[in-house]
Amino acid sequence: MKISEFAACTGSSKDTIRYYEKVGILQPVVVNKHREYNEEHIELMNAIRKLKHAGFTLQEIKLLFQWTGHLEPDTRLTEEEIQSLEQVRALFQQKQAYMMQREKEIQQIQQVLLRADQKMELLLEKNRRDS
Amino acid sequence: MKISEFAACTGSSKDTIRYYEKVGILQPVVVNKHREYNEEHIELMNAIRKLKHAGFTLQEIKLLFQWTGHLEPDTRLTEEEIQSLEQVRALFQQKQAYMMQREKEIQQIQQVLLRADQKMELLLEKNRRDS
DNA sequence: GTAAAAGATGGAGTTGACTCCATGTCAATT
DNA sequence: AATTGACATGGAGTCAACTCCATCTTTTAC
Repeated sequence: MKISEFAACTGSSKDTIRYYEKVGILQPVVVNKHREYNEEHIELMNAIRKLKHAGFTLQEIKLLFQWTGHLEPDTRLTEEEIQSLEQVRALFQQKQAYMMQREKEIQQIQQVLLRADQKMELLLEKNRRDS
Repeated sequence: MKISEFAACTGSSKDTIRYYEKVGILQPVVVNKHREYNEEHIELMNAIRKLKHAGFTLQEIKLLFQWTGHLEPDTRLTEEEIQSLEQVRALFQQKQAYMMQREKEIQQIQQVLLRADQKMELLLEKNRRDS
């Protein structure tokens, strides 16, 4: 499918899609100077959305895709790549801890919002009754 | 305490603190043209941090604080205020749904990260052994 | 084959959330 | 009283992640 359909079916804008390409996290197939997208790209977009929601930057998403995409388990790495990979691992372990923290926070906030909502509901009820 | 101490003990910068004041979510007591902060302000900063992590914008945080702060349960509301309050409630209900979605996503991503980590670990192991 | 719609490109503009800087004011220390 | 360090203010700058625009090329419908 072409970019307009892809935008419609992923709920993003054409500009965003081209921007993701520029950043390097979404490479379409190019046919006659026109971008083509398929099911896999839709999956990628879903993954990107989730990762963004979880607090990943586009650069971090790029890293993740680079190191987990098409990398065979018996790849021979240079010393530099090993260094880089170790850094990436550390980063993601940090992210894991961060997300666990976040899960807890979300639960706390849901409590707060619930109470706020009850308070507002009560207030509205009263004011509606009085009028 | 003054702004520097407050910054140190909340782990934020003086500029950020002044910025939050400008946005309207953190009002210090002003003594002799100098800002003063106390325990309550620390609590507020913690709440702000959590809300931000959960995806709230500063404007949304402001709304939440406005409607749940110092609002007595028997306040008499104008028609306008009722309108506004209803909108705020709707917003927060949306946010609730959003956060629940996010909780699920975080769990999915943790799976992905775990697998990615295992893959990277294996690769590193192999390359370390081979050298 | 031609006009209109869709797509591509490069670059400027926007938004939210800061961050930095210059200059001026207040406070604490000597 | 004077100096030094902390604080205040207004405005400019930054960064990520878009978003918009003008202009150009390709595709599609007639």
